[in-house]
Order: sequence, then C-alpha cells, then structure tokens
Amino acid sequence: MPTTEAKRMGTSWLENGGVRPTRQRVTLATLLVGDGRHRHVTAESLFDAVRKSGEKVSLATVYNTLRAFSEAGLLREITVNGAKSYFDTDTSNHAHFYCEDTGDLFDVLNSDVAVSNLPQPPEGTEIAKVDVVIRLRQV
Amino acid sequence: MPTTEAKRMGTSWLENGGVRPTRQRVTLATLLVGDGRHRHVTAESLFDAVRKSGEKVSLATVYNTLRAFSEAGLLREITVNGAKSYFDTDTSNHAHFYCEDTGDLFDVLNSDVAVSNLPQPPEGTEIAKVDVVIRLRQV
DNA sequence: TTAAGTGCAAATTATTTGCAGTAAG
DNA sequence: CTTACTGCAAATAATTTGCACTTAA
Repeated sequence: MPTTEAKRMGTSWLENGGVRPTRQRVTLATLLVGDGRHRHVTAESLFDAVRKSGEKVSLATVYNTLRAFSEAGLLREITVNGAKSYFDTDTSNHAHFYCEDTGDLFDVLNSDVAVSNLPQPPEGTEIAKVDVVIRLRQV
Repeated sequence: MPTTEAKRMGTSWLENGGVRPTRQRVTLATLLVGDGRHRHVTAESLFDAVRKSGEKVSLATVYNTLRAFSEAGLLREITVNGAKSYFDTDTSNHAHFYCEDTGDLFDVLNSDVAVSNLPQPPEGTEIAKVDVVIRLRQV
C-alpha cells in the first residue's frame, strides 16, 4: 500500500523526466522511488512488485516503461549478462558488484572506486558513460 | 584458406586450454587465433567467418564451443548489451570501447585505464574479474 | 478531441538442449 | 571401444511489436 507521500515522490520523479504520468507509470514510479531509496530491478522483479502491491500493470508495459524511463534519463540500464537487463534508479556513475552465482546486483558502497586515465574517445564519438562491474564468485 | 602455421597455432591454443582438438574446434580456433592477433567475435560473426573460410561448423556448435572455450579460460566473454554476447581472445584485464550506435566493440589501446581503490568483496565472495566498458555515442 | 499510452497475444532474437549419429583417444 | 562432440530441429527465455482500445492533456 503506497503512501500518499510515496506516490507524490513517484509523480514528481516522472515530471522530472518530462514523462507523462499515466496510472501505470505512477504505479511503477512509486514502487521505484517512492521510499527515496535507490534500487535495482529487472522487468520481471518490478512486475512481481506490482502484483504484490495489488496494482495492475501488464508485463509488456513494464518492459516498455522501463525502456521509456531509461531514455528519459530517469533510470540507468545495466547489462551484466546476456540474459536480462537490470535498471538502476541511481543514474550517477558508480560501480556495481555482480554475483554470477546468485544473479545479485548491488552498489559498491561509499567507495572511491574510480576509473583513472580515461582514454580519448575515437574520432567522431564521445563518451556516453563508463560501466564498471566487479564480478564476484562465491567461495 | 588457413595456412598450416595458422592451424598449428590454433591447435596449440586448444591444448593450452586442455580442450580436445576436434575438427570443428580446430577450425574455430584457427579463425580465432591463427594469425596471432586478438579479436572480438560473436557467435554469428564467427559462424560467418567459418562459412567464408569454406569450412563447415554448425551454428549450435559455434555457440557451444564459444561457451566451452570461455569455460576453459581461452576466451573472455563480454556482455555489453542484453542482445548478444561478445567473446574476446584477449583474456587479460583490459577496458573496452563499445559504440551503442554501431555495435562495435574494441579494445582501449595502450592505455593506463585502471580501476583504482577496488573495494573489498562482500563476505563469502571473491572478485572474479572487473569489467570496464566505455560506452560511446556518435557525434 | 487526439496523440500518446496500454494490454494482449503473436512475433523476434539470441541462445540452449534433446537426441541420434560421428569421431577422438 | 566408449565417451565426448556434433548437428539438426525443436525448445527456451527475455524482450519487442502490431493493433484495437483507453486515457491524459
């Protein structure tokens, strides 16, 4: 049960991205940023969250909306394996841990991880973003 | 037409990984490392190369073999987008440029790109590898 | 009102798999 | 010989799309 406040946050987040706040988008936005915390979701995990919240948004719309949010700069897509896409509500440049055994993806916290000596991009291109994924294996 | 020397290189590369040198594996290995240069391939691109070389290896075997080579440590799999997997004959840690517009993947050359201040991996895990992908956009 | 958004089911795409046949040690 | 490898076709799995319907502005 999303609080009114959570919904308000979701809605203003949408406005931030210049995205039209439809019922389903507000539902998804509220689940994504309603508590002010950052999270990583997949289409499937967000779809599950919708069902648990008692709301209803089709899976296709979840996919399309995640894509739309990303294009609006509200989410950052993270590709860690060919199988599925993750989306991060934290769009700033930061490194991720990815556990291949469990499929867990999470932020590298309070760290100074940085990429040093970024190279010159080739002629005719510019750097859009830099992804750093630290792959873990269980021991 | 692979030279005898190229074939020899491919075969010894297979031995290096402890992989049994079947006809199709030697074909693929020769195409991958026969000229001593590193390259990035996808299952599809390698399959095309096989056809152009006049040899014959089924697409399923190309997929399975790329996976087998990776597991043997002969190749490094690189995931840049949910759509397809790339495989790099250079298994050492190095950064990549990836152009989202063209799908091109290539090495960051002679660079000192490095990830500094690698964080401590979480309890019960160790770092398997660190992927750095510099995403480009055309201007 | 009217262009943008949504839902469903069907289509796509990359990849994997089952299994019968083939070949390497 | 005998176990691993290969090829094919069918199966999967994530994601996208076509299109008729709905809704926000």
